[in-house]
Amino acid sequence: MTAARGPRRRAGRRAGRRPGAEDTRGRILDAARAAFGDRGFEGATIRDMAARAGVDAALVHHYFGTKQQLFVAAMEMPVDFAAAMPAIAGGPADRLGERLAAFVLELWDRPEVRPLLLGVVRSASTDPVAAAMLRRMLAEGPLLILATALDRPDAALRAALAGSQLIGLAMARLVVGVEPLASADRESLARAVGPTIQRYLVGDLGDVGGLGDLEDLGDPGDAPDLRVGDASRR
Amino acid sequence: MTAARGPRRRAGRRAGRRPGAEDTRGRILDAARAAFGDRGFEGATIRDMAARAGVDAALVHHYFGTKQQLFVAAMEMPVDFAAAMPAIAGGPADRLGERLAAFVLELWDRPEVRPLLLGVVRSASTDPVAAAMLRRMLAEGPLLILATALDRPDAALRAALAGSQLIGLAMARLVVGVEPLASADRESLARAVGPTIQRYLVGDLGDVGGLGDLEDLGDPGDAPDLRVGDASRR
DNA sequence: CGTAGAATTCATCGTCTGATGAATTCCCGC
DNA sequence: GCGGGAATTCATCAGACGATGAATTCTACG
Repeated sequence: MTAARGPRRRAGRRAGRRPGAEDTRGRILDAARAAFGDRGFEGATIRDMAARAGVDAALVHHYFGTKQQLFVAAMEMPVDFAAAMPAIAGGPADRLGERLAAFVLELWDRPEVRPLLLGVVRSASTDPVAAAMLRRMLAEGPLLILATALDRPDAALRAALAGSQLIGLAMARLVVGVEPLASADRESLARAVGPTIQRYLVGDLGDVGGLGDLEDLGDPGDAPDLRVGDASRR
Repeated sequence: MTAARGPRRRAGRRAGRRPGAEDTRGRILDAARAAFGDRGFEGATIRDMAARAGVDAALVHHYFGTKQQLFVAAMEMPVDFAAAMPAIAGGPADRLGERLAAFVLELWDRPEVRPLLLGVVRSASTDPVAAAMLRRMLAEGPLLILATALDRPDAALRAALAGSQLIGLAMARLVVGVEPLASADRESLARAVGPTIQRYLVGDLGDVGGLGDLEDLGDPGDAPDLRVGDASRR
């Protein structure tokens, strides 16, 4: 009962490759998303993710290298915005903001999206890589595409303003849990927030002096051939 | 060169009380604010704050106890909102939102306020105590007072909505650094965001079905004697 | 002068963290 | 049936981190 077994061995599952094929890599990714979503980049620990996935911590590194690389891998957005664009851009033009808000709110409630959103937002406060992700989501993502397609001046500013309202909503509703926003239903919220997005995207922003100098982001001809409401391409 | 000096001694400044009176406590608080503002609650380290204040790490604990207590002590807001309220509430009623936005934006630029804001916002993503602070700032702070004083239904919802836009602005402009918001001047931003706040506070929120059930927060008679635009009391 | 108490530092402790390298076991192609 | 490569775990390392308790020095009060 003492020792002296040929190979070294201790407790729990013994070393070596496990039988069967149980998509361990995917389970680790899911665990990582959950952990990053719960505690942010710094707060989440690799040991905890490994435990959630029922796996040794070293395996996490084996698959994904460093923690930062794992974060990038885990936070890759599985959302095809281009596919949703027509449904948003179509319909009465004066309620575009409301449709966008409703779309985003529904997106956030999807179980495969929420951890990603929470992970990125929670981490963006302290981790530069996550901050860059969030910045890109706002400054180059679907909001800018939409704002650009609407063909009004100051597209970048409009996208950023709309984005700021959406980040704020995510923070208040999902991260910090401000009532009554946290327990409000999506439809009511979309009606309340919609006009804000609407105005940011197509409305009057006041005398935009000193703001409008958008230094031609990207060359013209970059995305301008996007026809909003047309799903037939791509 | 070995040892055997009477009292133990090593390097740097020797132990014992320092002469003179140089408000060490205050320097530690400032260092803590800077550190929390830069890296959030989890990211900031007591050793770093001590170094910034030119002081041993144990002294920080001596003065403030645990890290969490230090955080609470450091993030205490030195802003008298009640004093600023009349200037915001006074003036043309249809630009109340813009004045509030301008006030807040100016507040955030004050060197004694910015680290506090950044500290709370950065930490709220992961630390429950900080989250509670932020929640209270939004759900019980000046926004609610103002919304309540305006005497429209759904005051709590209105305050929370306005708060969400302001958090989002802080995140985008100060934390994540989304352009062109980050380098925009305050006046233009206030003009762009003002109407949003305005509508949230006094405008039409759409058919607020299922949202308006604000369960009488606080008893009536709590703050209702606040006369907006009247600075003469208190 | 002398002493109590406050301010300050020193020296650790225990714990957790990300990361690495070697060992072990399974699967698949030959 | 055997051998190489992939999957998995074990055992550690080195570096932080928060916290604590004792030692030292200064100030203030008697």
